[in-house]
Amino acid sequence: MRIATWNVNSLRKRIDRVEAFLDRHDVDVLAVQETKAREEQLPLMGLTSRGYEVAAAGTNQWNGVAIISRVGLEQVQVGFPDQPGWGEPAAAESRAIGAVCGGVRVWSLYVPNGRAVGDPHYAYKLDWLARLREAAQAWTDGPTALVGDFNIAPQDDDVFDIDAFAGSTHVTAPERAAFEAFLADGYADVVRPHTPGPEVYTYWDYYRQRFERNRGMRIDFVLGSPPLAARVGGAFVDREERAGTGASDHAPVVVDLDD
DNA sequence: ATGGTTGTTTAACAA
Repeated sequence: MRIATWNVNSLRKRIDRVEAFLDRHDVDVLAVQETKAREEQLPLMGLTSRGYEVAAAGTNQWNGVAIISRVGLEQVQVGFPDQPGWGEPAAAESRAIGAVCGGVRVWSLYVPNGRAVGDPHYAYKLDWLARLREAAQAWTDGPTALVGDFNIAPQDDDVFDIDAFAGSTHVTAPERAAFEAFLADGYADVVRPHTPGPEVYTYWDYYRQRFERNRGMRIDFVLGSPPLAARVGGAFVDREERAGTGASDHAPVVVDLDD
């Protein structure tokens, strides 16, 4: 089974690329982030004609997550208990959706950006991550994949110039500690072993030809519970998807699971 | 160099 995660930066704007990506790599489950669409706005025809089901969450122009699966889409859950806003109307704008696809519990996550250290959104980001961790601790016994845009660069080599990020979000100690907490609980970054070395990024800002100069960040991850990690046979970043006009600012990350 | 680009609810915006 092949699963993937991709911050598409608008599913409506990117639907042709999404369909081409699914075809090109024969993807079974695709978790997408920043769909920027209400559920009724989703372009589904090309997906359903390919045999995919779609479950989506999120209603505003910035967030929004979805799971696109052709191996089943069961036990769909929007958000997780104790998430800020859980049970409130705001939960409809959740940045998390989970489902069981082909026997694997997949969570498509869009971790809050944080905006700036000291901003209320930064505190919200850390709180959100703590709530996710709490919930995710209950999912380690089965095959679980926490995938998506974490908006955290865990290591200095995960940004193009660590000195340029002094005082910025994505690289602060509390954010990195929040990321490491998932690893401490038994989740593994299943992509890094297959994509070694520095300058392996998943995101390049649209500004200033950052992609062409490979000035990027590694902030999109697939974290696997022990039973899932044991099945990973390979992984790659589809860097070419970021090239050319009409690309998202993120590249897809693809992981292969043994049956 | 506080710039630059892209998205959508086109903004005293968010990423």
